[in-house]
Amino acid sequence: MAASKLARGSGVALWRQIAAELEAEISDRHFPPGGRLPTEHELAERFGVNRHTLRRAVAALEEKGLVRIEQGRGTFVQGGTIDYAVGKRTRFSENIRRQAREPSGRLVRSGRFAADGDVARGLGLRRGTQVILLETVGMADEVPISLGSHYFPARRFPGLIDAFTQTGSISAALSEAGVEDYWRKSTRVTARLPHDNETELLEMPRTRPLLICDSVNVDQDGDPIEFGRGRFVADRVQISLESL
Amino acid sequence: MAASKLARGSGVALWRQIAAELEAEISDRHFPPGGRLPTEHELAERFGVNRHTLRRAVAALEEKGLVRIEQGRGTFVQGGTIDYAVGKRTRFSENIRRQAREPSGRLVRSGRFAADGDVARGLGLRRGTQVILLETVGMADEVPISLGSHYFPARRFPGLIDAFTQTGSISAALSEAGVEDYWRKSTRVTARLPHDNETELLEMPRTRPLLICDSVNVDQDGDPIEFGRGRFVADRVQISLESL
DNA sequence: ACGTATTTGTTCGTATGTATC
DNA sequence: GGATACATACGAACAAATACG
Repeated sequence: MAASKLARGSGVALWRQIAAELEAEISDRHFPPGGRLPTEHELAERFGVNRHTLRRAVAALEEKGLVRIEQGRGTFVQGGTIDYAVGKRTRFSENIRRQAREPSGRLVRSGRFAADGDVARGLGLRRGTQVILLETVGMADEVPISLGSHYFPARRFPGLIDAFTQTGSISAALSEAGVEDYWRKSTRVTARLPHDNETELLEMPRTRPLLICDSVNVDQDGDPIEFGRGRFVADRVQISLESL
Repeated sequence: MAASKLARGSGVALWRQIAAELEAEISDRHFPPGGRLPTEHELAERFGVNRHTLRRAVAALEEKGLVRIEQGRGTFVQGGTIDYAVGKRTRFSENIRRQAREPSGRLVRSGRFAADGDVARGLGLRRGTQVILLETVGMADEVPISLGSHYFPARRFPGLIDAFTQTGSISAALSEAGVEDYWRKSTRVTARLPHDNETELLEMPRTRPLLICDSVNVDQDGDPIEFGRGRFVADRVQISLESL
């Protein structure tokens, strides 16, 4: 790896360049999660800068929550990203627990709306048809992972919001409405930068990308019962499509 | 075009009326997908409002995903994005042609390297084992879509680079090496911002995210023959996992 | 490598209308 | 009516990213 990607006097402070490079290497898993970074001395030598300069870069990474600094021990790459398995049957809690993390969630919005573009298309409804929205933030070990918007045909699930607030679970609420089982019909993945309200709810920097995962769930008869749009903090989760 | 469709003091905020008008014109293809909207200054003048008011309208369109705003460049109509279908058998050219676009590609790098982290893990090799790398830029209608790094075990495919430069196709090159068919065993999707060389090769802004798609392909016996890392420009493509 | 023009992004301040208590 | 909060709209200036010669 070239040690001298640094552009001195380029208008970008050296520590910013170093921080960006280190961040990229962490994101690349060149420095794996949980692992220790080289010592400050080693890194300073590699980049050809003073240790003060390097410390400024690492401090920036710590502020972003990418690394954890322990005096006398070293600098460690923060929390392994979650491997979120998307399959025919995808449940948030199971997924998080499989990663040996503690799942939790909270409802941030709910209500009845008129379906438009993607929602109407996903559920196979005409634009303007009423749908129920449940919007939740999913967390692992109290760290926000995802913001999920779940849309259901209002005609078929009139009491869904109450059922959800009582059970705290979407699958349980659907079960009360007579849907024993359901599975994923299609999945579409994109990426974009977060909006302001998303950065707040997900406690993330404005500069880091989101992974958007749209899905349609159908019941036993193949009728669409849910259109879901999950927004995952790309730095904290990766989506895995193992053996669908 | 009527400049004064705006009804001031009608109970509907000006910015909402402007957003609706612009949305109609986008849907009309008056502003075609991929094209640039007039500047904020021009639009503000056309509607006879302050730039703030216009910006509020355009922000609403961005939130809906109809346009994409790039500082210093302009506002671009979103859409015409490629739906890249990932399945058991995923071939770039077929995928692009299915979208009624003309696929092309070029080799940007190739060589022999020692496998490290993800590559070694994906191919089930020990770290340090030699692998062949083929790195290509994939384009649709001459617009760069993806940057793909394809790693193969060097021991099994010693002449792969020559075969590829002759045929220009990975599947054809593998076929020459005796691999009749192969399919995808696993897929992992993440997102991050691009590195500098990626922005150059993909002709994209530094501020827009990449969709990273890691995959492992296996042959008839289930042996890994390729580890691939595709980097897709998130604004130009979405990944679809229909009916795996 | 550098300056200039263009375009979007941000932050002041000010004023007005509307809904609520 | 009065007080308050909030969304809307306008104006000016500057910051930041980009494009171009």
